[in-house]
Amino acid sequence: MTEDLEEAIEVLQQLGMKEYEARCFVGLCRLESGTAKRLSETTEVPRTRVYDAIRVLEAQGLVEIQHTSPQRFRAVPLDEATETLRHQYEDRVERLRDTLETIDVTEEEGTPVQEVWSMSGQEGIENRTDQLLGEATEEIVLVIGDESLLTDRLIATLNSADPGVELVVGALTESLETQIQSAVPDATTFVSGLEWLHGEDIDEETAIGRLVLVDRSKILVSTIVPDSHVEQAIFGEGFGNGLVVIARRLMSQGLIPARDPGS
Amino acid sequence: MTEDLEEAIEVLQQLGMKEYEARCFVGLCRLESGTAKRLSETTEVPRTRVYDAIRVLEAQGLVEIQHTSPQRFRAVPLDEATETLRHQYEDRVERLRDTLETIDVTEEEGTPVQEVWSMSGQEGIENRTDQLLGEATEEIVLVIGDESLLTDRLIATLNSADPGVELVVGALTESLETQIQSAVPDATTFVSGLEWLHGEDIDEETAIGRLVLVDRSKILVSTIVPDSHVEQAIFGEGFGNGLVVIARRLMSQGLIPARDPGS
DNA sequence: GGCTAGTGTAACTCGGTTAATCACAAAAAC
DNA sequence: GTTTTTGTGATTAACCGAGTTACACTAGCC
Repeated sequence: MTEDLEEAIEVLQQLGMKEYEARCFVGLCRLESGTAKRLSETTEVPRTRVYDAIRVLEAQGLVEIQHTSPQRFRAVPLDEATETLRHQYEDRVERLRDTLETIDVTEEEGTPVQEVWSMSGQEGIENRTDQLLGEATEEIVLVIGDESLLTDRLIATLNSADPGVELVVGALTESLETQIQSAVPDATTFVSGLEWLHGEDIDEETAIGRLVLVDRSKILVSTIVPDSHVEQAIFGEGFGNGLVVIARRLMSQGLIPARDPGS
Repeated sequence: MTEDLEEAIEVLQQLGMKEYEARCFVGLCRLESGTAKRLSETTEVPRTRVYDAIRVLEAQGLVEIQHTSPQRFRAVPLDEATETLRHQYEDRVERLRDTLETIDVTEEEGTPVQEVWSMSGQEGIENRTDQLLGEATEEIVLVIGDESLLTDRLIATLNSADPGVELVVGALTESLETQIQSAVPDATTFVSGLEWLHGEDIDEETAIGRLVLVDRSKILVSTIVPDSHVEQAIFGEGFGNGLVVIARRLMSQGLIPARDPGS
């Protein structure tokens, strides 16, 4: 109950509100309409500061004020509120894109050949995976180590791949393989021989997340830290890249059963 | 040039980044790849703090790290970045919606009959206008006082109104009326007799924004503060509402040429 | 090896913002 | 006319982020 309220307050703060503003807004959402006194009682916000908070919310179109005495406040309907917030952020992201688009690349500096990059965060890694798969022209080898990574988005991307691209998808478990087989009928599926990447052998705290190999020249490997559930990835590009070389070697040993390039 | 950069930095901060994070990200966007030293030079961020900022960005999937010595950083492609940010906010708004949906209304307390609410902010007022227009069952009277308010969204809403609803749209100028006439063919348009609401007569600092009257029982009037360009609105509901009564009186005096209810 | 410049971490200071409290005038309620 | 409630403004305290410094460590270079 109350924890739901706290949850909402927290999210609102992530969206940029101050604590008092968030508390007041949530308070109003369950009050239909109220005075500063009442709000103060239900939200733990000092009465004298309710007014400031409300004014800010009003300026954003999230709260309405009735200028009587005492003043009454009420929250805009939830649909309107979410719509307003959404717009606000759409606009900002759009503005960002526009300005950054015009200045991109002011560049120089030679880059080393052996590039291995790392990134974390499920969101970003999924984006990158998506992009990689879209770039494939010949072959996609994909191993999925955690059920949670088989998202609708991933499935959609796989199914929209160029039919000329060889699709090989592995899973760590049979049940996952079955799921994949039915979700992506064009794919050749298998149960990975990569169990050694999982659990005690290497690092008891780390589980394989995904392994993406595109056209044998770009690779992304991610792991998932079990308790924090944080996904971390490393990413390499280029035929001569060390990481990529290792991946090819794995294939040649049959751990990743990829097709012959000539086929 | 540099002001574009500042713009981008500002927007990123509005999206929740700290100053250093924003500066570093923008710096990387025009650098293809760089070390802490170089970043520090181009972004004015103290070198020793670049690392912290980058780590945060990396955790969000906006930056990649090459763990060499010295480390190299690079920004994710712009498309990926905006996609990530967008998702982040979609998720938050969605979570907010979900939690608030479950707790809405914990209510009591009688509300006075004469309700007049006020709100500000173009965004929120536009949402409210939209909703009001959607609720119409008989008649919509709309007066638009500023060209900037004739948005695509408003036009779309007007055109999607139930054909049984009488649509009367006024404008403060003839040129605006012409625009409306062509954008919303079903509407009866006119040039408003409300010039007295504009300029010196009432308040030299205030210009009429929009006037929305739905089914003769709900009204919204907004004004635009000329220099700050802030829109403020008052909003009343109920047939007996004082504000609504005034609006009806205006109509009866021919200032708002509405049709006879029986027609 | 030993030296120097450069790299990465961690601690600390300072300043501004925000949460929280208080004082007070104006307005309602009784 | 007295007392409570209401709204504004100022003040204090706690916190967080910007900016700085100290230092251990690495990598190249005599």
